[in-house]
Amino acid sequence: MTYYTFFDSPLQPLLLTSDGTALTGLFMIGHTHGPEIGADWIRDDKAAPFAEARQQLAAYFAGRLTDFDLPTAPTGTAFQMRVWQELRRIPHGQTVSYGELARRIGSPTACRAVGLANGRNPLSIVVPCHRVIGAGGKLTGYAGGMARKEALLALEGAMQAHFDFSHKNTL
Amino acid sequence: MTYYTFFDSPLQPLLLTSDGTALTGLFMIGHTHGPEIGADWIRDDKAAPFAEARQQLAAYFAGRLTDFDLPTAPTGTAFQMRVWQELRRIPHGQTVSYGELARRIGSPTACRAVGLANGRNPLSIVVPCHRVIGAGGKLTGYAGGMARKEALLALEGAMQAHFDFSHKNTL
DNA sequence: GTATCCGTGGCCGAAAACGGCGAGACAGGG
DNA sequence: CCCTGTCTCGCCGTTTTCGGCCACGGATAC
Repeated sequence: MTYYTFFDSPLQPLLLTSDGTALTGLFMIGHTHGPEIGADWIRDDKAAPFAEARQQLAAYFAGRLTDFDLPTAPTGTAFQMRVWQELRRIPHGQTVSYGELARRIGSPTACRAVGLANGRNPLSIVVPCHRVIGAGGKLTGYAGGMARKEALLALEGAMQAHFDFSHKNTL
Repeated sequence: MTYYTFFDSPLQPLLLTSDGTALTGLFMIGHTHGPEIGADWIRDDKAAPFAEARQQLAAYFAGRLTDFDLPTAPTGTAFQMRVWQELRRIPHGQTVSYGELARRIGSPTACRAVGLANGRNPLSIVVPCHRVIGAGGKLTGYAGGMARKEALLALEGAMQAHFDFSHKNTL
């Protein structure tokens, strides 16, 4: 059974889904490849682990939390799981290129496939796919929209570094 | 988790699989589309419902049992489930044509698809796919081999009828 | 620098191939 | 004539194959 609720964030409402125990999805308004709310889904603002998720999300947006600690249960292909698992090892405030991530999971030439898997990440923010950017420093894309990716990186203080870097290069 | 065991039958050993509660598979040696014994499978001769299955199979081969009564849990597509369910309604000792079965499930022109679904039946003997024969009376095929299909029908006394019919025609 | 052009790997949807059929048409053999 | 055996063709769910799609990155050309 799938339960869902909404969380009001600075990036507009977020859709959270759960299997009753662990978080299975976190999507934004207009999320590419986002799910349709199924007829058999149940709206339940109090299902586990929504309370915990709310608390941590609030702390995250307030800049007081850098690492999520939630029961999660994303589903995907073996390759996608490898990518998503590696994503969680990127620290708050840091960025990595698609190619580098591909290398880290042992498929050095699969940078493009990594981008694809990144786009299918069902747990936005919690699994920080927004911390992956092009090798040239461009943000390149985000399922929740480029503006939100930029906002998240700014919140984490990663954009600052990027801007500094750009300036240094253009000077 | 998948548990499995073997049962020594007159048709050579049978492979039985279970999910710990219900019977999920019953395959023969050389079964087309039969499963490989997975590395994560557990050999457990005493898992449920193997004891019950053994008893009923023994009685069946001894001619003392005509209807199986076991917890079963086959998995397949919606269409396959419809076919397999209908198969169980064919009485011991009787035969039906593929086309007739197609008609019974409400897809009168899907006789060929029925044959396909028949071949994928994971519960040989218990779900009596061997009772389906060609409209012309030919046995046409069996995942466990034609010889075994013939043997099963003979055991049930269905072959006798077929032979009688043939003789009448040739006399 | 910046613009273009490929090689790349996994995923997905479309299309084609594949059977455990059956009815009809036809050719032979009693 | 009656019956059989063969052949052809339409049938339909499933499986497999194939071609395109991309949140890339390096090489090349200005």
